[in-house]
Amino acid sequence: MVTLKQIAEQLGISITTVSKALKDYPDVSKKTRKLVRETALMLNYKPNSFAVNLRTRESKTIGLIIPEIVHHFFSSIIKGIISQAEKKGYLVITLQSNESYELEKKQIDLLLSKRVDGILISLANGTGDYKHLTEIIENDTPLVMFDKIAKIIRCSKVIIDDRKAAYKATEHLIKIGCKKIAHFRGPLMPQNSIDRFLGYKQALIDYGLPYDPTLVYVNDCGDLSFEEGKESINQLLKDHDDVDGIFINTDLVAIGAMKEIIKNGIKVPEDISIVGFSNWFMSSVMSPSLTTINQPGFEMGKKAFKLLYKEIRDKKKNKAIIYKEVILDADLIIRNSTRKILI
Amino acid sequence: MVTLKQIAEQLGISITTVSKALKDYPDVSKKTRKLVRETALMLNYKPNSFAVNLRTRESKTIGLIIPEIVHHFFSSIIKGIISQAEKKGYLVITLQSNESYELEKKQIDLLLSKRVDGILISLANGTGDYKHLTEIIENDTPLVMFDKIAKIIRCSKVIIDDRKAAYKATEHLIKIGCKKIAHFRGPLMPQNSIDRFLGYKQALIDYGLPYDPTLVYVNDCGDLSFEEGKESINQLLKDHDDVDGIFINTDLVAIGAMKEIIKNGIKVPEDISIVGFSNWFMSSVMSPSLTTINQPGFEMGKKAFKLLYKEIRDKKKNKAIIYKEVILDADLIIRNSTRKILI
DNA sequence: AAATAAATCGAAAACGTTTTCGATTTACCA
DNA sequence: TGGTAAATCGAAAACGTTTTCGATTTATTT
Repeated sequence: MVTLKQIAEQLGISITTVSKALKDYPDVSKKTRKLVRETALMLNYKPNSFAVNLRTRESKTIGLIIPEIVHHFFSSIIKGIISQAEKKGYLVITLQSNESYELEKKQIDLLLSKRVDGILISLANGTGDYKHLTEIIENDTPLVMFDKIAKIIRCSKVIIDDRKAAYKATEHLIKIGCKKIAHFRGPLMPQNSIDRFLGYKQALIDYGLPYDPTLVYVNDCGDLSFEEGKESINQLLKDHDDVDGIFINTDLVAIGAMKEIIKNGIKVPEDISIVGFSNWFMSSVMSPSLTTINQPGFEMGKKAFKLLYKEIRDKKKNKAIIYKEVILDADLIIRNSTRKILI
Repeated sequence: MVTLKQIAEQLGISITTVSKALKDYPDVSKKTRKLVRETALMLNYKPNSFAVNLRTRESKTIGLIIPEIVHHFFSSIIKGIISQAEKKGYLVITLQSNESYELEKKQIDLLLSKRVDGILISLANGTGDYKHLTEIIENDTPLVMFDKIAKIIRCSKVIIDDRKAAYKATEHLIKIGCKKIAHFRGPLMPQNSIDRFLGYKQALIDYGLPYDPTLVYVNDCGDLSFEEGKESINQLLKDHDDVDGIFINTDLVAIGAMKEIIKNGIKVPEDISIVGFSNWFMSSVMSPSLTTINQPGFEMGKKAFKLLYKEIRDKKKNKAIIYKEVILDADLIIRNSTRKILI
């Protein structure tokens, strides 16, 4: 591997001059600059990034922790982050917390000890205490949280307006004439499913429909989502046989539910209208195709990196960092699982 | 940030001893070892990995280049790689080539200049020449290719036996009584779709069915796969209205095709049986659910990292590196898009 | 008590870069 | 021609670690 020293020796000049020449310092003559550049190219010189890192105290690398990689929404986010990072010359180290708080903690330690320039994180469902997050901040490492966040932590955040989106979904059901709308919600813990539930409730209230807690069913939304949807639907039909609309926390549960409804001889959307959440690709391909909420994963990833990038730059310039909270809108995509006609 | 020097000063001993104590060198007394460890813990010492990298000439980081992140198969591979790498103390820098040869080239340069300890790559469809790959090898950086590989390059490889899998798929169609079996293949370029085609052809020949080139249709299998499936099916039905089985290169095309067939009033699997490829999650959820080939992405990722890891270790020990080619089996998953009864 | 062996420690170089600051050379002007 | 300003260069320190090898101390043996 060729070094500055070798170039210097070959040309009979100092290492300093070679280094400066390659970075276009004005205090080295155009002639030597050209000469150095040419021999560097000839010898196929590549700066040793280990040395550069040590000297400049930065690695042009950021860490990314995500609960689960194999998931359309999250992999879209990863793609958004990587695409944007690449533009700015940053590389991304991805880790998967597997929805485990313990792993998340270890991984943060790992990233800090690797001295990444910043960290992007979406919290595991099980994450209750935030010591590991404050450690990042105390470490003076820029941090941006996205999607699954901890509101208490002082850092920039990118989230989707789950509440508003859920409101839109429920509102849609109301506007097409549903009178008794159930909700399949996610686990009690992460803010997202709480917000979606709140949006659902708010829409009912705003439109003068009664809120009935027995119409709300809780699912884990884990690997067994599809089966959960079926179970919940059977329970719901037993409890309330006059339900005519369901807003479901996530597409996969919704699809399981829809299949089961149809299997029971009930018609979608004629008898029961269904709205999902997430816009999984398959939702557009089902029959009937699923009305759902589209989460802009790619944009979220891009935005999250942009915020982090700004913080990294500001930190370098010793500027005060201003924490921002970006809220992205999620659109309702109307398909065939909800009635088209206003009754 | 606390350094070895600070610990040394605090204890009135040399940096050397501190360094050795932390790595349990036998030539420092148990007493000082304990002392050093304790104060290191107290001061929350974290070794500066930039310095370690420079000194040891390794970063405990590998690079991963993949054509497309948002894809069930590939994200499973990523997950497999990351999970295995983490076990061995390696971090993974992921890049997406976007199926572009130019990007792929740039990204390899980037990874080499970052001095990753090894590179894992699945080739872009457009990649025709392999200079950038030989550059990796000349650079003496361990390299393992997976799924979309270049056979000519001398390095370890992990692939799926596409040909065998395609053979199984076609064989299945034959065994349930299909007499005229069409094939929707992928682009002409990557080896995978060629192999799948060859498997299809071989099965026909082995079972005494005529191979008819006009029964083979080519698709891009890109973003528009779903629509492509519809188009190809309409063409096929026009050309050969007596077709009774189709083996399709990828699930998404298969689903598009299946929907269109059903729309045309033809029954699946009674009139036409369909086998896909990839086992996308949605394939199990469709109705009828899709018979398909399951590609073991997670295992492929794990295996690819294991091979790379071994090469990295062997290189460190100056052992000769033996290139391995691992071929993983892909299983046929029989569902409802193919007839159950042997005719 | 002297001689030897074993245990324990530290000085110093090296990894390859960046950057400060002083030194030297060249150009310019009166 | 002398003097000043501008242009050009390089020595050296620093980043924080690892490791070699020699030095010193302690323990062991006769």
